[in-house]
Amino acid sequence: MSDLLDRLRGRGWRMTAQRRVVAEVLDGEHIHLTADEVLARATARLPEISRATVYNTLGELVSLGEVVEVATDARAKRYDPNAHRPHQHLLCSTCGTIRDVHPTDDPLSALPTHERFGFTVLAAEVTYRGLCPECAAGA
Amino acid sequence: MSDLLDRLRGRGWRMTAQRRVVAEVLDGEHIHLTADEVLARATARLPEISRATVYNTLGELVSLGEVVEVATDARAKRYDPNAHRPHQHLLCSTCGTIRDVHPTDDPLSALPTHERFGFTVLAAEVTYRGLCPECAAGA
DNA sequence: TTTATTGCAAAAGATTTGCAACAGT
DNA sequence: ACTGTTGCAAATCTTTTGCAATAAA
Repeated sequence: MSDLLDRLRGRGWRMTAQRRVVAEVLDGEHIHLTADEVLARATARLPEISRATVYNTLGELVSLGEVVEVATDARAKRYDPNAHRPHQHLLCSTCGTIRDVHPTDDPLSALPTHERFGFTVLAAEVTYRGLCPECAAGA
Repeated sequence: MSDLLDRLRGRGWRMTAQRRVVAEVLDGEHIHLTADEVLARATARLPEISRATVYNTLGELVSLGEVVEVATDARAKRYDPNAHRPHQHLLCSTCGTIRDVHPTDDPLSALPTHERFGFTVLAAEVTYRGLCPECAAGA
């Protein structure tokens, strides 16, 4: 069930235990982990993995376009393994939970040419902010 | 010409030289500065201002809803003084320039109820990514 | 064997904090 | 005067880097 690993092997990515574990951690749960959370989960499987390697590997997956960096208001970036399927994010302002969503309209089409200031616009990224059911209930 | 300062005074915000200078710096240019850039500009006007005070003040303006924090991929957050007028951002992937834009459709309406996962969705924030004319030209 | 990857530890960058001195109201 | 704000310096958190040891191909 590891699409990501297969794709990486197919691209001739040099495989090591550390890289495999990082890829597995990301691919396993479709949530958006911070580097620190990836390290924690990776360490559970491979105790000798180092923080620097986690950062190296995440950076590489981002360069390869297999993982997307998500900047939120919190200090740490989150890593989204769902780079192959276009989607947007729904973010809870209170607890920071992120869910993937798929809006009906293409946001790119909502930005008229005369508003593009000569930019070559490549992508649009939407973050919906609000309260998840638990936080809204005052959990 | 300082809307922001007037609004703050109107809200009974305790005014100090430091706070005034930070508000003036933000209000003056409608670009999106980092805390460090705000400090530099503030220092030019008031040499004895400290970094901590700039952070304190920015944090307060954010709490008051007068300034919006913008998280980009870069490490440092940027501060957007244009909180009163709804708008979205156009970001250059290469040099980090940000411009305010006003798309034609309300992005909120593009997220159907069945995709909201029970969230109370309060706002939608769109970042258009691309290359500004200079970076596209290979400047 | 060859070359890229790893781990360590230190460095760097951004932001926060504790606390005594200080300045608005 | 009272209370909130400031400056300083140290602390914290996240991420990056240099380099020798190591492991994949």
